Amino acid sequence: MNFRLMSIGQLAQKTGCKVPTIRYYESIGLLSAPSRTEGGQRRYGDSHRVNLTFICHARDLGFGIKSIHELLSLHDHSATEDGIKDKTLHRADDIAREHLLEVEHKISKLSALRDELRSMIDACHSGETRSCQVMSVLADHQLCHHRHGVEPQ
Amino acid sequence: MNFRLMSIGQLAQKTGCKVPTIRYYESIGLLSAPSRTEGGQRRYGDSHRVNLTFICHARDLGFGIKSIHELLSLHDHSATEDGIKDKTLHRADDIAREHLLEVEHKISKLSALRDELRSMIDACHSGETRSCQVMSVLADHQLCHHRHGVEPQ
DNA sequence: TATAAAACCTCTAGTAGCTAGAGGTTCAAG
DNA sequence: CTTGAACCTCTAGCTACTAGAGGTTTTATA
Repeated sequence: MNFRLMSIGQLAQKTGCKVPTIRYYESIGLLSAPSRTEGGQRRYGDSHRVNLTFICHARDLGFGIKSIHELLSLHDHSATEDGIKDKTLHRADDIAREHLLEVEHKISKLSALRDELRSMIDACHSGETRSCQVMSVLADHQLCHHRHGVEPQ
Repeated sequence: MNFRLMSIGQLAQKTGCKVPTIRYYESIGLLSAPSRTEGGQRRYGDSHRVNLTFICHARDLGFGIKSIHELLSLHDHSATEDGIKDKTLHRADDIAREHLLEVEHKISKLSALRDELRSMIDACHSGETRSCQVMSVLADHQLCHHRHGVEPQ
């Protein structure tokens, strides 16, 4: 079933990954180099499509290139050696957990930020004083409702 | 009160901004160039401290450099020309609103992601099948519970 | 006043994860 | 056989810094 080889453009279409991005992934060793035509153009088989789909999906879920590297090598090992399948799955699980923690952390930081922005903006339109708080809040950390790092003095 | 000039290290301490970052902000024109000693070292006055505090605070709230550039020029205008204070505040308000939208967008994307990661991880430990879903979900978008861009075909 | 250490200086390159453009070649359809 | 789309490599650019090399200035102490 590997008869039909794909050009890079066709692979891009099938995976939803952009052409320069595919070349980039090859350049950093994330996607293996495909065969070439006599003229030097890339021709991909089905295994490339599967791997690239994996990569794009993981990227879309926010995994970093390093993590994907590791996930891919787990993938390859688990495909070839049955004995270590359990370890593989545990490691994959760990990577996903780490990533989940990062995501949760980002969410909580952004939520605090959102609240702060909202209260800054709300102050522009509430009641008698028509003065906008945005500038003064930014100029003076003391006016903040949340703690977020900047503590001058 | 501008008697005591600060070294870059002292300014860093007072603002919570790192020394190389201060030099970086100067290099991109975000913070104005300070006076120098005969030996060529930077010496900052109080206005620099105020401006840098503003910058650091805005960065910490996630504003981009471009937005801060604009906010700073609004700041300067509003300090010099009273007539345009209203416009200034409106524009500051707009920038904050735009930023709020971005933040809200990021939060909703990350939340979907978090749910997906959680369900992937949960599948590793629930019930009879001890097989971890992490790898197979990544390999096959169809197994996803959420829509997030990658739609192969 | 001499010395030594801490802080400062400039410059270049690196980080993540691509994207854009220049300038040239190959492929596939008609 | 021609044409135009798709391909090729290479370099540079994006955000917002950070790290390091190699050298100079300042400041505190003896």
